[in-house]
Amino acid sequence: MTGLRQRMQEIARERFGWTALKPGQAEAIQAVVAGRDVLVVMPTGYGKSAVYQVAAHLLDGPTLVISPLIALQADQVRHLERASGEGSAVAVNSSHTDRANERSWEAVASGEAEFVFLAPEQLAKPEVVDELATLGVSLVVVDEAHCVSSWGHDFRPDYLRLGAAIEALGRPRVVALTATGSAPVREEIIERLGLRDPRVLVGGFDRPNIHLAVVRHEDQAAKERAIIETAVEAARPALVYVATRADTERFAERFGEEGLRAAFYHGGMPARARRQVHEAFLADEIELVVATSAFGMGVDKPNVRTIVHGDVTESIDAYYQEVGRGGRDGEATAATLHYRPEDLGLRAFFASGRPREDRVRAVAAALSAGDAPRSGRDVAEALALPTRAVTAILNMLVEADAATAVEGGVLVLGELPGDTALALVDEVVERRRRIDESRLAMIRGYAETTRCRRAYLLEYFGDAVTAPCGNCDTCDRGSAYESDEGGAEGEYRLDQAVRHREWGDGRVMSIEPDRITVFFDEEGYRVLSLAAVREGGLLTAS
DNA sequence: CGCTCTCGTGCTAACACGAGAGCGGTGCATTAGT
Repeated sequence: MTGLRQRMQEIARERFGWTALKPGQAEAIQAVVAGRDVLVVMPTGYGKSAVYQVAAHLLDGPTLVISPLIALQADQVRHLERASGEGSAVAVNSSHTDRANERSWEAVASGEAEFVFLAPEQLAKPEVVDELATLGVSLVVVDEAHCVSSWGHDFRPDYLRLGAAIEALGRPRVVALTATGSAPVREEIIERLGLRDPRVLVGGFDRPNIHLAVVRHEDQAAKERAIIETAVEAARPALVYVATRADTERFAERFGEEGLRAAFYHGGMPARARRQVHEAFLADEIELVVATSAFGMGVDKPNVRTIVHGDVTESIDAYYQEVGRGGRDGEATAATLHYRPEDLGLRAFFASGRPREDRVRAVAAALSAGDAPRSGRDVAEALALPTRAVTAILNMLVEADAATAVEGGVLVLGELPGDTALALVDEVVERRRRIDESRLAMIRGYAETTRCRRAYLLEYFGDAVTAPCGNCDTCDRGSAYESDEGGAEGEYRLDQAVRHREWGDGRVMSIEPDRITVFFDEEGYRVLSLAAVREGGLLTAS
């Protein structure tokens, strides 16, 4: 073991110039080299990438890295080429010509390239999976693994097929990396990727240098004035998150009138303009960016002093990730959420998504016709429907246990009449809707709590918190100290498996003096009054 | 779900008001056409 530790440190030092590996990193690398699957949940900037970069050099065979954004892949390739030499990493995607992509595959085959970066959509192509299978991939890395949970369901359905693709590669060891993730998100990552008894390393959720605050508003105009005031007075560089593209442009213009060097950023802009804003922000040429959630992954800037939210996010997971882009240098930073209960409506709208009835029937009919596995692409082509829509339906049928994902596509188990398929899909949609709604209820709870905000957040992520933090608005006002004593510890504990008479199996997520929060597999987050629980005997340990 | 915009109504006309429609995020890959 000491031999391995030494080799790890040597590689870290010689190739990447790191003087020492941190505790979590070393453990994760050891587990990977020993052949285990690993899930690493650590903040950006902690050095998650070191885990696979060092491990890759200790294993024979190329390393496949699944990465969600082409722009991010380009950054990672550049970074690796600086450490391990030009040509040591390649990315295959639609931003390159066919010829360039062919050359990249040749570089992997010849051993010149150790790392190949792909988006999940690439793995939906059988020829890509075949190519990888012949190359003898020794390690699969899923970067930004929370995307499996947040994007997989209908936005980028190929995320949910990664487990089957990994299986088709002969099941090499897998490392999943993410900077965020409540316990249910972690469980979903493990399940969807098919990780086998993974080593789970979690570290460093608390960001004590970030001051947390929520300002509640009754009307839209007052909220807008407050957003502008907060950002104008705040320390910069600053990030202002809003929900819509139009708002990014509107606010950026207002900040310009206030004399700030401000820019807007959203997914509808041309790639070149996005890159320019991103680079100018990193170089401190722009002091304030107003953005939708598109501005995020790949933004690694140490000195962001202020994060303002003009609208609530869809979940606490998303909120904390955006807040976490501030204060990476450890210096004092402020995060303020401007909250109106009405804003939850927009998020609820974004969450909904039900496939069209005729498409579900068409897909079911196509599947019943044959017994060979069918891929989303095949079925989509045969029915002249969008591949994304078909893949989303297939994923739902798998989730409903009416089908199973295998190499080459999806296999239907037994007969699948249109009515049955429709009912199953409806059930899945309803379950997802309940869970999305409950996630929204948790961010509402954060906005409306009188307890310590940090305690609320950290408990959501599964950390037991003993005292108010002293660096949030409820602590400043004192309300955090009033309600934070006593509690139901002893009766229930965090992460305990419980069973509810009506809602089935769940896990205890937080414990307060008069209530507990449980995440139920079928219902999502539910807050239960302890008095009612005791009186009705609603919960039993399971 | 909630905001904003448009249009019709009322009926002396001008403007005020209500109903209804439309819109809202995240990115991969692929393809048609300059």
